[in-house]
Amino acid sequence: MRITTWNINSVRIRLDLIRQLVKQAKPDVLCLQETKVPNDLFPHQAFADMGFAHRMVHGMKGYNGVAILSRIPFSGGEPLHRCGKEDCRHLYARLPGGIELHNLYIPAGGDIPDPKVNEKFAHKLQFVDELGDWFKDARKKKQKLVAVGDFNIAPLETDVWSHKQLLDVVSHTPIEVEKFGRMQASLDWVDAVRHFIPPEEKLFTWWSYRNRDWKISDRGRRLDHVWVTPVLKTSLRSASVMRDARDWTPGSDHVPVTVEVAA
DNA sequence: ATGGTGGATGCTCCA
Repeated sequence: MRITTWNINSVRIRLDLIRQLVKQAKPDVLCLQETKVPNDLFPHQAFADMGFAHRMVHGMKGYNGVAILSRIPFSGGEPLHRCGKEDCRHLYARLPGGIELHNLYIPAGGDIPDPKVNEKFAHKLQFVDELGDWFKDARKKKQKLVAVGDFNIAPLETDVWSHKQLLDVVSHTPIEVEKFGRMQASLDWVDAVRHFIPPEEKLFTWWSYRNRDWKISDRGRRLDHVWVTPVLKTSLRSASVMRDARDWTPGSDHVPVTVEVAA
């Protein structure tokens, strides 16, 4: 089973790019974040035409939004709400073989890395805390779980273009990395991408729109992740980051990440 | 230190 995650930054203006992704990566299940569309306006027919007969969407007007599109039948979990908000950031599905797939869009956290003056950063930290607690309380590490999405945190030094220059930049601050680690420890989550691509190697999934030439400056960060619980570790078959997609137009600032799990 | 771009929305917010 091939699972692809992509922060699409508006699903409606990037349907052609999604068709290209589907052609090249051939995902069985596609998880999108930042769909930026309410459920009643989601382009269901386009995804049905691509072969995704099974769809679960959780969106709102203008912001956020997650969707699970699948060739394989699944039974629905429900949208989950965190931090007392209904802001469309967590959706999960139960796939055949007893695998439960979580699609996550963790808050970006604004610009100032201080929860006392920046409530978006406070929200992000609380969200990661809550999510880790929820995994620990509501699920077990012996369950077959996959968690994918835009986590908006780059944990390793090699997950950013300059560790030193990003220590004060939201996404790579020590407090975020620590909370990321605690969330990862909640179920002993395995980083499925680093399972195949060594942690010594620089690896990014996002490049800002604000760099004129993303490829030359290569100031990227690895914000998008795929995790599996320990029972699925031996089922992992491959992982890849579709770096070329950053050049597609009109492109997202994130690129797709695909993991193959024997199932 | 600053501003750079892009999407949705509607005279601005979010990333």
